[in-house]
Amino acid sequence: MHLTKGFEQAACIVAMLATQEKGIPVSSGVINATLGGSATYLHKIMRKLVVGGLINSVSGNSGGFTLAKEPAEINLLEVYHATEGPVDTFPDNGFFKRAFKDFASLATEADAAITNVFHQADSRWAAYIGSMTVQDILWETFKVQEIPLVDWNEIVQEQQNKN
Amino acid sequence: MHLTKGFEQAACIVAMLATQEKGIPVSSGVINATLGGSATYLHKIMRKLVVGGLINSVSGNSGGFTLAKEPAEINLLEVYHATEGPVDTFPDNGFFKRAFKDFASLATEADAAITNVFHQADSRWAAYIGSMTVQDILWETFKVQEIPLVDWNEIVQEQQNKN
DNA sequence: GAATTCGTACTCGGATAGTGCTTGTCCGAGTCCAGCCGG
DNA sequence: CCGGCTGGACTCGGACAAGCACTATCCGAGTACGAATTC
Repeated sequence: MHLTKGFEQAACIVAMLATQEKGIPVSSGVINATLGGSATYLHKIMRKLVVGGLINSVSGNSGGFTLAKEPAEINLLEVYHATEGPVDTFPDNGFFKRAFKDFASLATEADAAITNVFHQADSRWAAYIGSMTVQDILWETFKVQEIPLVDWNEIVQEQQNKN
Repeated sequence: MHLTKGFEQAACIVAMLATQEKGIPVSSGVINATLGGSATYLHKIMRKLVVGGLINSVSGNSGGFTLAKEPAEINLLEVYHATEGPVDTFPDNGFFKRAFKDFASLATEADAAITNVFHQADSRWAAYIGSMTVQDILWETFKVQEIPLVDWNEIVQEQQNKN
């Protein structure tokens, strides 16, 4: 039971955009240079985040992506939903229904029992993830209330000038 | 983030063995006839459960598998561990470390922050799963304290005689 | 000053690896049972 | 008649390899926007 690599990238992207100076979009090229990996796969992730309402895209020259909401208003569950869909760990293939179908006709009850357990467990998982905002993560990282802002475009540019 | 099909089968197998009359092993052939699916894949699952100490195997004629512990002493987390390994949803591919490596050298802190969040969420998920025993599931199913026992071997035999 | 061209950046679709789950096949090892054999 | 041996039948155990689904990656064409160019 692993989250996808794409989710980790998505979370990282949101964290980057949260430390980006207000009003300046970060291009996907800059994000790709920072994170590494596939540029085109990154585009798919960005698209999901846009559709999910977490980030905005700006077309045209010196365009890119900006955070759609305040870091305090974005939690990790939203990132999860945007990239991976609903939280549903138990794949009901109907094994219980099939096994207990001739057992006092309790197939439905058995299936409901196990399904409910995992539904409850998922709720607890999702609730915790949902209580953690991007701001919380950054506070934990920087140890200060004031999150420092930078322009990632410049950082990448400086990097590339060195080489 | 889905559990594997194999896990659902494993849980179902344990439930079957928990309703099996004491002392009589259930053969893998009978289990396969009840659950359907691949017989060979079933063997692998059974093996994992044996290695995990959840069930015992009996060789020889009229052999099979029996529950190694009381239903009240087997929880779903054990089934999970036996079939899927440790609970670890967040795949740390080091994107955070890479992204924040030139950001006030807080790469480790950022990585630890996000990793910790998911570790906490996983703990809550695992704790709930771990608090649910096979007995609880069966109580929920049968609505009675006394779990009815049957001999699955006979049930399958009767089924096959019909056809 | 208005239309055209051009470059940058996002958008979309499909094609191609890579990984892990699922399934199938084969042979070996352990156990039980029935029947044979010798006493 | 009785005990032990022996072969067959049944079961689990483990090593391979093939199929499949999903993730991840790559490639190319299309669209929108702003800026420079041109008339």
